[in-house]
Amino acid sequence: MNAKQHKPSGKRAESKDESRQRILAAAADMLREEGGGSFSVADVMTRAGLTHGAFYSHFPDKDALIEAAFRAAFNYRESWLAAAEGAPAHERVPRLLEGYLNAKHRDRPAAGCAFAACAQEFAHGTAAQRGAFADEIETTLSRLTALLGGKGGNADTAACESEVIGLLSLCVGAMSLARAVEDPALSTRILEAALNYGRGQAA
Amino acid sequence: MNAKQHKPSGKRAESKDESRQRILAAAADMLREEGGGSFSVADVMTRAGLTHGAFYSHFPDKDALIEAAFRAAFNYRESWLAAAEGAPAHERVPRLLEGYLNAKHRDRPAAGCAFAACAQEFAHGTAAQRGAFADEIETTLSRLTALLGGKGGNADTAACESEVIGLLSLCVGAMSLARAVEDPALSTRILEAALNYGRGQAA
DNA sequence: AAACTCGCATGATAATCATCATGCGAATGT
DNA sequence: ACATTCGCATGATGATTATCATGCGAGTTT
Repeated sequence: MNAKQHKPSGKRAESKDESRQRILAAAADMLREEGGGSFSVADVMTRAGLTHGAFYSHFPDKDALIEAAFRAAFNYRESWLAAAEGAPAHERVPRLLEGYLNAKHRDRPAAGCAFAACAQEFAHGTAAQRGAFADEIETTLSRLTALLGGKGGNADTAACESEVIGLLSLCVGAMSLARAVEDPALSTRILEAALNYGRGQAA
Repeated sequence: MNAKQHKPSGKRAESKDESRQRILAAAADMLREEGGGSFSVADVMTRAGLTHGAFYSHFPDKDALIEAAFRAAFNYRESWLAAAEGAPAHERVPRLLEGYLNAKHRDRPAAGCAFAACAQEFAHGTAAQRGAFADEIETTLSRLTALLGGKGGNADTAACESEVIGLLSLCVGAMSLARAVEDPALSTRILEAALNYGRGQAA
């Protein structure tokens, strides 16, 4: 307890926090666009309007940035769910499928689902990253469950879990395949067929 | 047409071909285990029992290796399909789901499905890599179609396409999520729920 | 306004790699 | 046997990049 710790306050703290947000936003975009292995710390900093040296006063290392950026990359989920909330119960699954399995989502990964962009990379990630992934999955499943079957019937629980997890898996898988394929026609076929498949799986 | 091109033959060619196969096998394993961005050319060569310098007499560059290794990584598909072929028609979908969505497959990616291991990385890959991905998808879809609905009814075609693509998407998505998640219990829940979901989607 | 903080830029450092250049030695052809 | 070819090893080279060290200048405190 030698020196008093001056907490940053006023314009300086505000500015640092804004910088951090810009770094996170840039990283969240790049993570989904290119994958965490492909961008450099310097790239992210440049995109955030700073230089590379400032990075380590915001994050301990690149792995931590990737984790934080992943957690910050769920703006898509919010709008996805919101669009379905407005619909009557039986319309919600189709709404979710359509909101996910479309060409716009496929073509703008930086604004899209972080699961579909990061799952395979996070499989080899740090424990913290994998923990973040699990956290976000849990959150997403809870939200979907509340949206689709949330009344809480006991016997329903298992069926609802299957539906919710199946729906998410289907979406993530189809999007991953659609993005990996060179042929645009095949890519579209994948999205449309998965959409159909998901519709057939009515609760 | 100045110098006559001596085609390699005899023990030497045989040996080079064996080397190439070892390189491919090593790369196919590492590609699925770690992802193409994570291993180095030297790593692959060492695993193949050679040194890094020999690499460029086998492949023009690392991207070409990744493409070739991906194409060589479909041994899993063969046994997966074979296990379902032996079953009566109505048992085949469950057989496929069980053969894919299980813990053994999750835990040994090097022996598993290349789509689930590579899709997201190939989304940012070279055109040749993405072409290879599309080729393998087409092949897989054909095989699945033949296995599940192959009689060729006209009206069936669309329904069968949905089923086949939906099945593959569901499998790939669930496996990707199950591998990315740190919590083993959640991982198992994902596999089992997706299995259930897929079973519910009877043709 | 002098003293002090702290965010950020500039400039190393060191490691990792993909890729290339060179040379040996075994297998091949004459 | 001799000359040749070719697979492979050894040893650069240059680029990229994560991370650290230092210093300045704007904001903050007294």
